[in-house]
Amino acid sequence: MLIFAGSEIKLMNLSQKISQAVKDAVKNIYNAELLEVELQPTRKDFEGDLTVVVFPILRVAKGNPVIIGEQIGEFLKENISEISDFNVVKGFLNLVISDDYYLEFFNRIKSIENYGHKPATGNAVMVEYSSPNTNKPLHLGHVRNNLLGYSVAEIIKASGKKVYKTQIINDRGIHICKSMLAWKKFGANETPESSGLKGDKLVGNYYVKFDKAYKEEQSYLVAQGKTQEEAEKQAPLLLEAQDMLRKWEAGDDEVVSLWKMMNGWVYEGFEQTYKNLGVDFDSYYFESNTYLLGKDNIEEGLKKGVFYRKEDGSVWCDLTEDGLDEKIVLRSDGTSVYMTQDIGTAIQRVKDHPDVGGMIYTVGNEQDYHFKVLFLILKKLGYEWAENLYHLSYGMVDLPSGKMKSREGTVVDADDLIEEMASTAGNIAEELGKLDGYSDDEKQELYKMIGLGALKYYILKVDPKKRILFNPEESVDFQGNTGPFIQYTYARIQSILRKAIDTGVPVDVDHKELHIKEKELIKQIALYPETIQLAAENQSPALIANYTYDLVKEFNSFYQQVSILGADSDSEKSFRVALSKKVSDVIAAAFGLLGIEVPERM
RNA sequence: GGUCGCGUAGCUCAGUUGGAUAGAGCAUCUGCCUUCUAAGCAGACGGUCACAGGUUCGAAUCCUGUCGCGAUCACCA
Repeated sequence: MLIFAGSEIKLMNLSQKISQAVKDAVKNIYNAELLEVELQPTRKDFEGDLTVVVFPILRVAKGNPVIIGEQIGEFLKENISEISDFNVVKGFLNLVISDDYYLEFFNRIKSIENYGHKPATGNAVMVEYSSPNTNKPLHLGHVRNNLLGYSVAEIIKASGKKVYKTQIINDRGIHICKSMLAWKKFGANETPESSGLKGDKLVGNYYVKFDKAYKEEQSYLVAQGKTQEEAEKQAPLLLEAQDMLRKWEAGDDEVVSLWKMMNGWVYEGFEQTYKNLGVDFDSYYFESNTYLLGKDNIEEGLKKGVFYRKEDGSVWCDLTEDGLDEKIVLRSDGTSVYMTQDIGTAIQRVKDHPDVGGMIYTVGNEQDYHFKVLFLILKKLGYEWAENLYHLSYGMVDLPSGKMKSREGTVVDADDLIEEMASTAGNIAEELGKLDGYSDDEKQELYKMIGLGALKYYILKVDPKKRILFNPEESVDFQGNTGPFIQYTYARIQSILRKAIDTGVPVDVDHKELHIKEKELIKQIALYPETIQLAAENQSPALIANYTYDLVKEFNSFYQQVSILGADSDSEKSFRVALSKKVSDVIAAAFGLLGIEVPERM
């Protein structure tokens, strides 16, 4: 059974209480009506916890901001018991909140297990991510996609919504025919078993082989006097691949069974990578099943007048009134395009999951326009849930050499990357040598946890919409604002908690006064629930990452300044252990939202 | 060319609805392990928030323009 916190409500209550009191003060002292109160956390360099900005008040109460601040401060101190003191700097009224308030808050939330996480209410949200092609292995770009999608799904879940994770696998089309053809021609029946290669890697190799042979054919044709463009279109290998695609669409037994076999290899490989990455899905949609969907919806839209048919038979949607162009939704030969399929798939998904009230598509920002159009069309078709469609648009991951190109072999392979991170983590750990008593297996598992933590944090701490420059040479840091730093702090706290249990710590001893660092920690803990809501609204794991980093920095500073187990009194010791425990709980929960595990030791 | 996004310290990034002296990490330098894990802490150095105007008591944040980088503008996906 889950118990949930009312912390943000309580804090909000205080904020609201103060806001109301400021309005009352303005009314009492200046006989003026103040509509909005500007309340913000006090900056670190000043004394206080909450700050009322006086400037906006000058609009209704003319006068010197410092004097007005003083007067309002007096009023607040007298009328609100939680305010123990105040000071005015320029136009800023800094309020000091009493230790009692924070202690009471902490006592209330300290044993709440899912503190900050809310139970699901209302409609469900479907989050689509990953969505790979089946002709090549996953690379760093997919890694960002997977980490983002998974994390955003977890964050939304924690914010109080049911979530379905899904993907659409692009398992049909010319790209996979290219790999199939190359395997048929040059493969000599090579299989994952015979070669020892991961299935997706094996298929990817043939995609590269196809491209190589195709380029050779082009050069030959150009030497024969063709233009490059002609050569690209007329190369026998391409014609053969296109022929294969036609056969696939016609249901040709041989082609279909080859397709099934090779895709099967790829899925096994993908599953392994997903498992390594620690991501999962509730459902899978396959393009081979959905690519014909959508045509009926087009017919429907034609009747409604959302679409119109041109003389050649092609069907379009006129979006010029919305500032966009005309968009084709059905070819003149009646076949569907990408857009048709996406319309159909969206509708199908809601049919399959009737409680879904909105969807999030985790797709790179190169498809911004596509999704703008898709969402608009679905709205025009009149679906209620179309109001709640979001494109989680993220920036590309570039290398110092520029874009990653799988055909040119300039990609950073996902599996290799994970392995490298783990081995780097291992090297560092060996050097530090703190793992006495761990078996080799335990060590390997830990290295992987740390390596992945470094990688995931590195990618997720950046605002999704920004592009990432990834330098494989410099690798990813393990110090400072990093995943391992946060994991390390968690492990440190666990060590303290183990010792606390061994030595015995008094529980529930009344504690009265707060060290400044303790207060700062409680304030940071109090921010967790609203941070989740903010991250969910903005679909940004970066907000969770930054929050956790701030919490951890605060804790390490506390750890350095005061002794926890060596505290002077029982009440201090008990309180500090409980506080440390809560910090580590929040670290673990927050990292859980990022898909990062935390270690007992490191 | 049209549209969209981005531009903050040498590098990688934060910066809530406009609010105080723009913050972290890395790198460089200085201190701190006989006391709970030094993957740590404390500090120094480092900025014309791309540029120019405008709105405002107040702008990195909002508006306009310029420059730079990227994406996109297919009967491809």
